[in-house]
Amino acid sequence: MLSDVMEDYLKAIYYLEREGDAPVGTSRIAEYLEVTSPTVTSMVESLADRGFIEREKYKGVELTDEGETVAVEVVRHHRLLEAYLTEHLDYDWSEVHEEADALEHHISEEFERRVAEALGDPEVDPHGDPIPGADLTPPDEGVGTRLSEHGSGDRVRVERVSDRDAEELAYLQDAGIAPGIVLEVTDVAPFGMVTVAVGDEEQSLPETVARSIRVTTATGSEDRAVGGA
Amino acid sequence: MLSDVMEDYLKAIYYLEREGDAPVGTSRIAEYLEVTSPTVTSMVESLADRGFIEREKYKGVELTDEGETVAVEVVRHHRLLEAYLTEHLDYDWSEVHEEADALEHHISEEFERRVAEALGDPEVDPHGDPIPGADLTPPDEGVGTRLSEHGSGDRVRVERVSDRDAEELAYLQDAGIAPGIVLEVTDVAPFGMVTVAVGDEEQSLPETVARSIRVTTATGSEDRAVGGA
DNA sequence: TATAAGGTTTAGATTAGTCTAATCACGGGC
DNA sequence: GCCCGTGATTAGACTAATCTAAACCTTATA
Ligand SMILES: [Mn+2]
Ligand SMILES: [Mn+2]
Ligand SMILES: [Mn+2]
Ligand SMILES: [Mn+2]
Repeated sequence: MLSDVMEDYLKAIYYLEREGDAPVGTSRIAEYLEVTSPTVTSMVESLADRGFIEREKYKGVELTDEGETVAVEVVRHHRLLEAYLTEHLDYDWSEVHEEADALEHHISEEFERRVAEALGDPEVDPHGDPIPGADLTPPDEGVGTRLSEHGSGDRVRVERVSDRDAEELAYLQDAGIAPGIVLEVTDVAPFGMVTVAVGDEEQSLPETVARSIRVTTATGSEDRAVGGA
Repeated sequence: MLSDVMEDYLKAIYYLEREGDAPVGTSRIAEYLEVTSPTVTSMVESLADRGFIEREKYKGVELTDEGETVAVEVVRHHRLLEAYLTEHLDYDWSEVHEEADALEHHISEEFERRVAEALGDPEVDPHGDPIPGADLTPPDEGVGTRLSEHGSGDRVRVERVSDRDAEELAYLQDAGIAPGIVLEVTDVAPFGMVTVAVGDEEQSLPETVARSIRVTTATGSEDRAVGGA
């Protein structure tokens, strides 16, 4: 009914609405999807015609409820697939994103249902991203704060990491940083470089990485380097 | 690299080469893929240009070695997926074909490898279709004979059923007919209607169905209604 | 408030895959 | 050996998704 390209545009707009200000402009979509601006202009025209987005020329776009539902459905597919691949096919969390991107548009509702059942209806995927429920209510994507906003002495629990960059994920894995892990910020250097203590080890993270890690304040009862999938 | 549409054409030609005489004509491909003849003509031109098929105008096409390898790869994906869906996601054998058709073009080599491993490198899929090995050597698709070629009194072992028609598969399942099952032909009526004994039951099968079931002569040691996945 | 810079849209072209309508080729029957 | 029917191809058109180059808004700033 809706092409996978269109689904990708809606998913992109869903992310961008939550990462920056609304409305979402042409060039942000273009950069995110690695296409040119005129391509985006013509695509958002169709999506607006079909009622999936609200569009104001020269301003940008916003998902309608219908468009948001489509996006949430694709996101549910994506994150269920990521969870399934790690849980049942022994994938590493740094490898699942690409595979899920390729499959998310091609699985049936039946497949979605069975995968969810095999996983016991999980609430988050391996990166800590919330998995929308079968009713497609948009999940809360804004849990906690960015690690980059914290200062020395803060003890925080990792809630979410970004799933887009396999290299970054491999590095975090190596550093022992994953959802559930508790760590302490020991230093914040110029340009936002954050040093954290993870168990006995210290790790330095560039600002771009620290910004993509979402954390909550750790309660006293949690130990450092405990938890995580 | 190669579009999924092109992969579907190569897979179709692979099947048709094995179902009828070579070379494979335009209209047979058109009927199989449910497109029009001119569409096929233009597509086979591209495939010939790219070296995947040998084409003689007004005669038909044949896969080159390269084209055959692509087809076998897609067939491997398809049948591994069918096996995985039945074994690990509790699908019924009548439901897996469509799902596999949608996914076969979109899984990575890594995914293929892991699914094969999870299954223990099976030799056949739930319908008895041979699963090509990772080396992509074309498997023997011509095992046994068609049930429709047998006469009263023949005791045969079911090797393969067609996976294309979900309704037919549901019927066969109900009738207790599946790969591994041994049955006896009790009657062949006009127009090819075949009656068989399966365990204690008798089942009548129209010629079209009997032709799509491949069987081997049962050895004495096998019991009726034993075996099958 | 005029203008320049950035971002957006328009214009026009391209490729893949599909269709319908019309024409063409080949082999069987007379 | 000619004709005709069946099947194949050609011709021309369409949609979806993309691009480059050029023109166009909007807004911030001088
Ligand atoms: Mn995608
Ligand atoms: Mn994720
Ligand atoms: Mn297919
Ligand atoms: Mn099969």
